[in-house]
Amino acid sequence: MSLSERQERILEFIRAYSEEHGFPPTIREIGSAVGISSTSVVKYNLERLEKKGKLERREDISRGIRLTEEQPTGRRASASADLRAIPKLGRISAGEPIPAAGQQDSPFGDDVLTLTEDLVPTGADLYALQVQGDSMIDALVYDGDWVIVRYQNTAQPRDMIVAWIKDREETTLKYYYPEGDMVRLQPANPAYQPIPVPADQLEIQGKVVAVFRRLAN
Amino acid sequence: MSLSERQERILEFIRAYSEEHGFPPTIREIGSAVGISSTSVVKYNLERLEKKGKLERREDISRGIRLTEEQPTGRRASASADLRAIPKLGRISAGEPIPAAGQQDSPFGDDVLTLTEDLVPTGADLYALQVQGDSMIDALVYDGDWVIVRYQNTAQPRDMIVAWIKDREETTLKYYYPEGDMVRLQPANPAYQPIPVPADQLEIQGKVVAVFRRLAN
DNA sequence: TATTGTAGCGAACATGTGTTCGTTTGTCAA
DNA sequence: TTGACAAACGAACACATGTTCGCTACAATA
Repeated sequence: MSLSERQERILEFIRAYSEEHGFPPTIREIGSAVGISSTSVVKYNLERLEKKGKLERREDISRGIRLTEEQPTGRRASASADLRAIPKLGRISAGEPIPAAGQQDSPFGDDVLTLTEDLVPTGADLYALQVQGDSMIDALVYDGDWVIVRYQNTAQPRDMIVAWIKDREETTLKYYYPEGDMVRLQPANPAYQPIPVPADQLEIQGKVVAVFRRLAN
Repeated sequence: MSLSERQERILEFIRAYSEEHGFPPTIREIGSAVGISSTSVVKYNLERLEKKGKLERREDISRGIRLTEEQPTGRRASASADLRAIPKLGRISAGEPIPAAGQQDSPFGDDVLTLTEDLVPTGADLYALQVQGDSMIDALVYDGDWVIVRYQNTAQPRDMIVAWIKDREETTLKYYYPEGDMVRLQPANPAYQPIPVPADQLEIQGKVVAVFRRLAN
């Protein structure tokens, strides 16, 4: 299943040519670059390469060649990783309310946090907030951290949620402990007191699904 | 010098099509996608776009279109974000030594953690380790977290480092406190004792520059 | 020895695809 | 009103480019 020397060169040429021009080469261009006089031989080799999974072709389409994702090159993540652009919606602790789900269609300004799909729940409606203050320090979240939040209106007990307290008009990051018709918002820092809130004064804005922290250099 | 609505759509289509297929569309494909019946009109608009510096064309070459580098679009994290593929080198706590810098050229398996350039120090030689155990819990790092580490052989006091303890043949994540010809490896959890190590028995493997935690769903 | 499969060649063919050209419509300034 | 120009249309046209086909040359097998 290994490649002949010629096939290696073909692959390499396609790669270089695409890089340089922004579009793939024709069969004839490949031929003359690799030293094949007959277009049919190039086609033959392309078919082999396709079978070996090195590239994909679209029949009858000029320059219809696409290289399959290259792992080996390594380190430089191929520009193709599936990305999620997560809008940065500001800071959290004492804050303005967060726009409702969906509302954040076009977060103007390029303020997005981009993560690969595999790092966050798929298909979810996400946003990012930068943490202010240390009230969640025991939950391993500290001032400056970014929390990735999934929009949802409900939560399970012990979830770390973004809560909007209506009468106080503020948003906060806390653990969620429903207790009858009250909800206890529990900080994760013993230095802070739990906040009891009437259930009807609380609006769950989402649940923290990931945390990212950049340390000083 | 602004673009007509049609031209915007043409650009966007070329971008999307190229992304999807790996090669640019033909004039006719552009036409039918944007609602232009005549190939000459597409050509006309492509010429305009070329004059405005939005793309480059190669005459007489099928699909000879290349989009000019896009700055302004910004926000579009999609294909344009600069990515860093950070090799996952395993777990840390009791572990094998970490291969020396550069040695990790081809991290087999697609085990890389991909982050955008702006989230990590630029140009640095990075790797990722998954934390095992809770000895760094006070440093807001817990079991399961991923730490992004920059290769370096030295460290400043109080840095969170990855240390290889020669005589114990193990790797560990600790705070670094040099004290004369000894080094105190300080866990960030009071439940654990600091580890004193002779300076010559310690090899600094890198410094933690970022932390990523994915919470349970 | 006959057979099969891989590689390669070159000519012919059939589309794929960009370009040219004659026209039309509408706006703006002379 | 007339002329210049941007935008658009559609039909030809002409070359760009992938595919097919008949043939060799070899090596491995049956």
